[in-house]
Amino acid sequence: METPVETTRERLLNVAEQRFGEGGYEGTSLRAITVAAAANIAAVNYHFGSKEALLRAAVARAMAPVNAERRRRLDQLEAGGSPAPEALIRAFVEPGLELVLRRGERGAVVARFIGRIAFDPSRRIRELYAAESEPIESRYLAALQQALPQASPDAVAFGYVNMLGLLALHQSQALSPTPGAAGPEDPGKLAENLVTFLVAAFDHGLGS
Amino acid sequence: METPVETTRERLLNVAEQRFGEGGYEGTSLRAITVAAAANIAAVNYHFGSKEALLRAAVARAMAPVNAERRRRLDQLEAGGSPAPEALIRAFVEPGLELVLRRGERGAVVARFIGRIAFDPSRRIRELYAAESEPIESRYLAALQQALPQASPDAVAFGYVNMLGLLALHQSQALSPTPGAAGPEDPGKLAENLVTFLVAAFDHGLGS
DNA sequence: CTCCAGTTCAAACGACCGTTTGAACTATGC
DNA sequence: GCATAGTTCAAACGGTCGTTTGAACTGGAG
Repeated sequence: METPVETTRERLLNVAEQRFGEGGYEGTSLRAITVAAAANIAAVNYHFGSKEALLRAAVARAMAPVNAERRRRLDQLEAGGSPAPEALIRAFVEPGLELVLRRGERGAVVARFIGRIAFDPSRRIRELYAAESEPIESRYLAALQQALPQASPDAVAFGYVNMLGLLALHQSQALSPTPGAAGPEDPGKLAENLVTFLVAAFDHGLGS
Repeated sequence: METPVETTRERLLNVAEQRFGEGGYEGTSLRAITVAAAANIAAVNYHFGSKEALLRAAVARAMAPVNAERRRRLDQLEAGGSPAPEALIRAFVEPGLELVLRRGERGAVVARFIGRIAFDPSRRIRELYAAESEPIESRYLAALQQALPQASPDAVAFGYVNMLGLLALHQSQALSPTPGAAGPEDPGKLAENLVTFLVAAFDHGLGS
């Protein structure tokens, strides 16, 4: 194959999702990004317009495949009748952990980036994440409600928020102060543990 | 009572935990804090030494009563034999939500501050939170392990981390993009829902 | 070759950052 | 009264921030 040289724009996006994922939006300067990307500072404003626009582009690029896979699984599940809670939880959690963690080093970077943005201190930035996943959110809520008819809408929403939160938490790797100590070495194990944890909580922990 | 005028030091701590809780550490400037506290910028370095030292003092002051209450409950539980998982979960979650949310406006500010610091993008700042709650962490882990003898140590640690994460998440109010829409109006209700959720996950979701 | 749109570049812009300085104010003990 | 320790103050320090500028380079089209 001919050498697929990364464009400046791609290098900026790659470095941005790595640095933003490590230090957060406010804690990462454009100069740090452009130096690591071997690009000029002005390139950010040329290709994206502003620092926040660069973040927006990085968020969109990182989340697109994850949400596409979620949509695909949800379509498939709904085509086959009424899915069980576990199937829905898998369809949400696994794309966020596996699809992204199985891609080696780069996948882990993307996962951390997504998880970090979802809980950024700034509300405006958190809303970038929320806006990106909003379209399928209502579909998931409706499907979960149907799978858990005994639970109130508030309870279902509570469970969904907890699922989203725990997923982003493990994606961001903000837990385990000693790196590599508390987290399982195998991303697949982590996904399995998290699904089991959430399924139990949904099945028995939403109040009757 | 004679007017309990707040000292400059107290006003700085109060405003700091409010602003740091809203915008995060990097996103909040000392000038914004000192203006809101009606204090001079130099007062921060006079009373605390640096911006990070101010944060450290605010974290210590905010978490002290929460962790003290946790210690007290844990002592009481262990004095009465082998506590059930639910009792341990309550002893951890309720001080973080109720003890702090029942104090009206200021309590909510403290809760958000704690929750935000626990997930700050910067590792050094997250460790301020971790260091503050580390002393009782091992006690909780041991007690949980004893209450759940069928679960592996890794599984117990996994559950503990999830409990800590979900608590901080609800404390920080980072969820529910539409403020006041998704969260229950009654903090007590939230604590009850979260305990139920976690108890179910611990009892049925840690792998046999 | 000329032209030109696309891209990169060094350099500078004003604004804001955390921190420091040294003088001025305050209250208490002598 | 005076001295003194504690506290507050306006002002400035050097540095970094995101952004902008205008010229220089690039490669293909006419």
